[in-house]
Amino acid sequence: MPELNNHAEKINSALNKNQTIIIGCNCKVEYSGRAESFLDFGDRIIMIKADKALLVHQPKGNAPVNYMKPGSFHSAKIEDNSLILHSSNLGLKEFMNIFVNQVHFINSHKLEDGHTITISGTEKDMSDMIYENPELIEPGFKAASREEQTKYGFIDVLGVDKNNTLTIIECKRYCADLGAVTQLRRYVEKMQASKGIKEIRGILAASKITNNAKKMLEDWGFQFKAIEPPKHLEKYKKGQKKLDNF
Amino acid sequence: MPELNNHAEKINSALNKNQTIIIGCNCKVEYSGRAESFLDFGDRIIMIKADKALLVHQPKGNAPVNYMKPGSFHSAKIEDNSLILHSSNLGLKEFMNIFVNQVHFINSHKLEDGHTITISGTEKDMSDMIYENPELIEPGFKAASREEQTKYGFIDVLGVDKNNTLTIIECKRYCADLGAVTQLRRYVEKMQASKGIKEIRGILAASKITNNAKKMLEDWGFQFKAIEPPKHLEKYKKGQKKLDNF
DNA sequence: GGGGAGAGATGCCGC
DNA sequence: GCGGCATTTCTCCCC
Repeated sequence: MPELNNHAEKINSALNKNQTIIIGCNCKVEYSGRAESFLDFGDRIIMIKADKALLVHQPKGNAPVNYMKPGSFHSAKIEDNSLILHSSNLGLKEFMNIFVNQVHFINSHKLEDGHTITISGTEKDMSDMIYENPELIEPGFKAASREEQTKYGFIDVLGVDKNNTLTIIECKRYCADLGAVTQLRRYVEKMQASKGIKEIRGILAASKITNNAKKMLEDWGFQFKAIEPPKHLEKYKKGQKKLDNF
Repeated sequence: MPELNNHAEKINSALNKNQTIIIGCNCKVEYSGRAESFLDFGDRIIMIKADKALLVHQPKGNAPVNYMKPGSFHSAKIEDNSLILHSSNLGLKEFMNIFVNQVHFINSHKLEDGHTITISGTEKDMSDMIYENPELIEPGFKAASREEQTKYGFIDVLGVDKNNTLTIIECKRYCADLGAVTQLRRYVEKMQASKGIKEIRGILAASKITNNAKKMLEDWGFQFKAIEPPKHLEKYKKGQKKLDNF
């Protein structure tokens, strides 16, 4: 089939040129590596990026259904009159075969992109905000120097309350769950052991908290403080055009 | 610019037909929702799926740099002589603007895919294996009925050892970390409280464990058992062609 | 829909 | 590279 050969050549040529490749096709996918998977024939989008990451997307859902990590090796071949994409990552011991039944379209292009994304509203932004405005936690709360954080683990905010009691704050940008409580508990216990202090307060700062987490938190004598993560990029702080012009 | 109008019409038409759309272009992206983000101009792939999920991919990396969840609303317009993709999800209060400088290629196609992926080697496969072969944990270990799991929480495997001591097993398919230990600890404490039994064993079953997690595990009197998750799809169990023919 | 937990999680940063 | 941990996590399952 000259058409199939054409597709294979196009793909291999684009791979050589480090182009990003898009294949709309009907295919089935086999994967073996950290786990094993099988996906029977259906219409999908295959994307191979310049860094040799490979993604297989179904027509629904956010996440790729199958993928190979950046740095994998790919090649297109014709076997038994059908197009096959072999993909392997020897270092990670991962392998993939994509059997292509029908090609809807193929595109490849050299993509140039030197920019990285700027994100605001992360957990880090939350803890920064608390360091700058400690009274957000409660009146009289004082945040300690940032260097203290690393000495006793990845504590988001360390400080003292108005009674000079050592206080550990764990921030969550999302609705705090049981895991967030055990994380806070772990820090408090670690700090109690290393400092030899029994009375250490623990505060979970998040926009919301689940009922079960709230209960466990209170059972352990900790507290919840409702705080929203700040969401303002420098761009917008400087009075430029707002994003919400819809 | 008639060409831009052409692109916009093509995109809006494909959106109406629930096609999956691929746009290779130079663009900048603004997002506002759970967080805020800004990404300056660069070459990217934009994918809009049949379920109205939107992904923006840079030429490197596994994950999309920006995205909108399934069920969002998209429309292409020409504003100030340039192509703009507006995207919004009113329910989730999420908004995105994509400013397209240059279009490298556009493709759209109606994708039909009725299959779901089959995966082997998950944590569930691990706990199933232990239920079927409890001696993998230790001689004399007996797994209780599966129904017991739900009654006292999401316990992977519940059983008794050769001395008839209640034993909780937490499985991890990956290298067990501190979170895995606190999870096991939470289950043991919950079970101790609800059953009024003090002596309950906790075993963490995983392929590996970090040094710190091992230490914390032992500090709490729990144990580690090295177990690999099983990786054999039914397809391969039945003696069919192996995937590792490379 | 909320809550809990896994994921072939991924990715970042720190030691 | 290991380790700890956030993620616009996403996704599934169960109540």
